[in-house]
Amino acid sequence: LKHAAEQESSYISSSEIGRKAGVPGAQVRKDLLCFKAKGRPSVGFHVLTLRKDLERYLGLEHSRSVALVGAGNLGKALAQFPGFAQYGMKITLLLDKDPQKIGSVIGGLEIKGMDVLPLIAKEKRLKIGIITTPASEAQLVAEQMVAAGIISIWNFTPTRLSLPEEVFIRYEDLSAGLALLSQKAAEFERNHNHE
Amino acid sequence: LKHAAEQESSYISSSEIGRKAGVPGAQVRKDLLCFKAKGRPSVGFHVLTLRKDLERYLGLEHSRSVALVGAGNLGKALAQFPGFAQYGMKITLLLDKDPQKIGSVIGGLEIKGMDVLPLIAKEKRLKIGIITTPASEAQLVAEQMVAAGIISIWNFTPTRLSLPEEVFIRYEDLSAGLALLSQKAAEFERNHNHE
DNA sequence: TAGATTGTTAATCGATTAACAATC
DNA sequence: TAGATTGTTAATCGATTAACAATC
Repeated sequence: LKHAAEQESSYISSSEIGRKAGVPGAQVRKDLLCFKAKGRPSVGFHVLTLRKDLERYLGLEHSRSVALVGAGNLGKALAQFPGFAQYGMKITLLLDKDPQKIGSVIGGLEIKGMDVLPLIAKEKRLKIGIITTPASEAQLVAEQMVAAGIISIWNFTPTRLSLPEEVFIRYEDLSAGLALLSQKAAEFERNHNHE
Repeated sequence: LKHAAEQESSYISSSEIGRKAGVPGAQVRKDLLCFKAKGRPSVGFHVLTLRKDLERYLGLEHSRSVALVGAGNLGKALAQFPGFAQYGMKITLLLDKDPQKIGSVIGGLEIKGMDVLPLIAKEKRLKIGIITTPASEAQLVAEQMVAAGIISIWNFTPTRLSLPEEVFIRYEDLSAGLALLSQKAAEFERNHNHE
């Protein structure tokens, strides 16, 4: 969005944004209302101002440290996901329960044991945690995160977490994705054979 | 769900399932309606039957081959994701545009160029595709997949795809996850400093 | 018969979209 | 003034939840 907008003109309309993002203009305007972005009727939104406001709203002004628990394949891949840098995030704490993994280094970061979570999370004021453990560990890990001051959790496990409601949870259930993909493919084949 | 259910008893109620999955019983019953699962009032659902029906519905009876395009970090990690095996899926085609990557082997699978997609996809009757390319490539890759007979796409890119409506698309937008996580953390800090 | 749980309809909720007066 | 686009309200839609007669 920024990319495209910046070069062309200093103002952009909500429907223009919408077209590029694949949503109707009304939705864009509603979303921008979240942080009270002001547009000028018949002109649009000032691109640079909008971008600044959006960055402030998303908290992208200063870099943010993140704790990741569960240094399996998925955990390792995420640790290297370039999106983090884009959003000013950096995984600074990489934890695992498995004593075999503790001590080894991934992407310049040493895997530590769960016991250091409370200390380091508070010291670095970590607010964001990522869970890539087996499903059975997720609830416990989440509770430990919350106890350590984390208030925003990205859960890659199929486990539904029960946590205080002020904690934000984003579920990223890859298994659900697989199930759906498989179901749609199966459905397609059923329809195809019946004809 | 299966795990817990199988051992205990031969019947299970919708609210029992719901409790374990973290959703109300009514929702479970409604979901089970998708494949016309029959329960017995005052008894519940026959566990083994339910499981069989669910497996058939999800298309888990026989193994399914999958094509993955974009052999970056995320692609590599996904290729090793244990969930695939659980859902009877196997990535059998690993493609990338980058000539540098073509030929190298990941998890016993050779990275091939995009040109082989039509041939192999049709030969193996691939129905499921995964896109882990840069966002700018996604639309093109998706179109090539559809042309090659794929009808179910898992898109890890933030790009909204425009494809024939019979094609199923599941978006797994990790950037959106990051943005949300960051926004919630920023919001929390704003609230905290204002008090 | 009494108790439990289904299958399904109606009510609720939130999110998306349409529409349009206000205004640049 | 005429044309364009906002900000916001109302309509629509789909998904979730509540409720309850039917039934084992």
